[in-house]
Amino acid sequence: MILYDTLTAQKREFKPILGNRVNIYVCGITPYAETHIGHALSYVMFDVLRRYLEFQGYEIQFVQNFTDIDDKIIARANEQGISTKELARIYIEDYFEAMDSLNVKRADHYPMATIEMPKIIEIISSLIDQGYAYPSSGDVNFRVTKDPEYGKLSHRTIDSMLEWANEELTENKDHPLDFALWKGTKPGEPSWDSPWGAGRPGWHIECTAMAIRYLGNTIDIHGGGQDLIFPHHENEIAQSEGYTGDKPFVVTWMHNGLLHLGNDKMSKSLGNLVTVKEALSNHTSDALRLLFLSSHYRSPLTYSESLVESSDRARQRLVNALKPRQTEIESELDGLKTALGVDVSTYQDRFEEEFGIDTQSYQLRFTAALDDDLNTPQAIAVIFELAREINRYKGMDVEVSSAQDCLRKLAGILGLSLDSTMSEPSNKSEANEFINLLVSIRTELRTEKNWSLADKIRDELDGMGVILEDSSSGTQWEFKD
RNA sequence: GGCGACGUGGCCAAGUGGUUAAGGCGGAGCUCUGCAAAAGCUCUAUUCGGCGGUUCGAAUCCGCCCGUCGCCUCCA
Repeated sequence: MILYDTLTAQKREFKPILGNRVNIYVCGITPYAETHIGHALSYVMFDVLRRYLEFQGYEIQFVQNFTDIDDKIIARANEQGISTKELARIYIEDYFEAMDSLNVKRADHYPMATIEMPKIIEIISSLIDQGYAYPSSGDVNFRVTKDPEYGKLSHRTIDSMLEWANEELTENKDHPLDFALWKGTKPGEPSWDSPWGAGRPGWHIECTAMAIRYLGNTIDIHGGGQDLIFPHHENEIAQSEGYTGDKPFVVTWMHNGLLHLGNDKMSKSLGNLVTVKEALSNHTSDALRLLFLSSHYRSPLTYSESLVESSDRARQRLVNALKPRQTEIESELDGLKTALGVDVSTYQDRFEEEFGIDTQSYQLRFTAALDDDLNTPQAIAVIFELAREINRYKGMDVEVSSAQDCLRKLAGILGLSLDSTMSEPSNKSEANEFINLLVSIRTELRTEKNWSLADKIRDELDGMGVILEDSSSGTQWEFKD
C-alpha cells in the first residue's frame, strides 16, 4: 500500500515498523460542542483506512484522544454553569453516538488529557531538563529555537512565520513562537498540581503523552484534519522528538482535506455548522459515508443537501443490487429441488462460478484503488460497476449470490452497511400482516384487472411510507427510509 | 508577505505522458411492465481554466496569465 506522508510530501510504500502490527493515532475532538459533519468526514476516512488495513491482515492498535480540558471547554462550562468534567462527558457521549450511527469502529483506547497528568508532567520535566522548555511565571513554554527542524511538517521556517504571525503575547515567552506546555492556573479554572504550580496542560502536550504512552516512541500512522498540521502536529513532533530523542516520532503523517459548507443558507443560526445529528435526521449514514468517500481524502469537499441526496440515491442503487433475485424460475427450481430431493443450488453455484461474474477481478481492482493512497473514489467506482453487472445477471436470471457477497464485503471495507430497508424497526413489524393482506387483496384485484383500485391501494400505501413493486413473480414491498 | 492546494461533461468526482477521459447524480431515448417502480441497454466532455513551451505524443511535464480556496490564530 502506498500512502501520502505530509512530512515528506510524497507517496511512499507503507510498511509497519513492527511485523504485522500497525499503530494508529488520530487526533480526537475537544468535547465542548456537538459533533459536526467535518469531524464525521475525518473519522470516516480514518475508519476506512483502519478497516482496509484490517482487511489486509494487519493487527491494528487504534488510539484516539479527547482533549477534555482547554479554554473553550472552560468558557462553555462556565456559560452553562456546569463543571468542565460534566461538559466534556456530555459531548463525549454525543461524539460516540454520532460515530456509532456513522458505523465508525471504536478505537482501542480513548485517553483523555485530564487523566494523563503523570505522563504529561513527566514529559514536561524531561523537556525542561533537556533544555527544550523553560518555566516562566507559572507557565512552561517550549523553546522553538532549540529545535533546528521546527517547521518541517508544515514546511515553513521560524523566520517566515514571524513576518506575518499575529504573535503578540510575548510577555512570558522568550520567543514569539514558543508555545505553552503547561499553563498556570487562573482564578475559577480547574487545575492540577505540578512542580511549576497549579495549572493545566497546553493543547499539544497531551497528544505527545498519549501517543507515546499507548503506542511507543515511534508510531506508524498519525492522522487528523489538515487544520491540525500547524501548529498542533508541528508542535507535537517538536515535543515528542525532543523528549524521546527518537526520530521519527511518526512514520506516516496523514491529513484529510477539510469539509466546507457552501456560502448558502446551510445553518443560519448556529454559526455555519451542520451537526452529525442534523445530517442523519435527513439522510442515511451510508449516504454520508458515500459522499465523504466519493472524493479523495486529501481534497476538500463542499457539503450541500443536494449532494447528500444524490449520494442517497446512489446508495439505493447498491442496496437494490443486493436484493435477492426472485423469479418464477427460481421458485420452480426450489420446487424441483424439494420434489426430487436434488440439491439444485450446487449446479447453480457451479454455473455462477464458471459463467458468472468474475468477482476476483472486481476485488483486485478495488484493492488496487485503495492501495494507491486510499483512492476511495476509484474503489467506489468498482463497486458500482459490480452492482451493474449483478443487476445485468439478475435480469438474465443467473444466480448472483456470490457476487452479492463480494459486493457486500467490499462495501463493508468502506464501512457501508447497505441495509435493505426490508429490515424495518420492530414497531413497524406488527403492521406487516396488514400490509401483506392488502398486497394479496391487491394481487387479486390485479388478476381481475381492476387497475384503478389496485393503483389506489398502491398510492395509499405509498403515502404511508410503504413502497410496492410489481414484477412477474409477484409483488414485493418495503418501508421507505 | 510566506507555505500549499485546486480549476475535468448540467452537478459531484477519478485519472497525472500514449488503447474508446472511471464512477455517481441529473437529463434524453429504448426494452421490460396494465400503469408505476426497480432494472438493463444506448446517448449525454474530439475534450480536460487560458496562452505559450518540451515531446513522435500531454488533461497529465515546464513557464506565464486568469480564477477559486486553505493554512500561517482555536478548529477534524
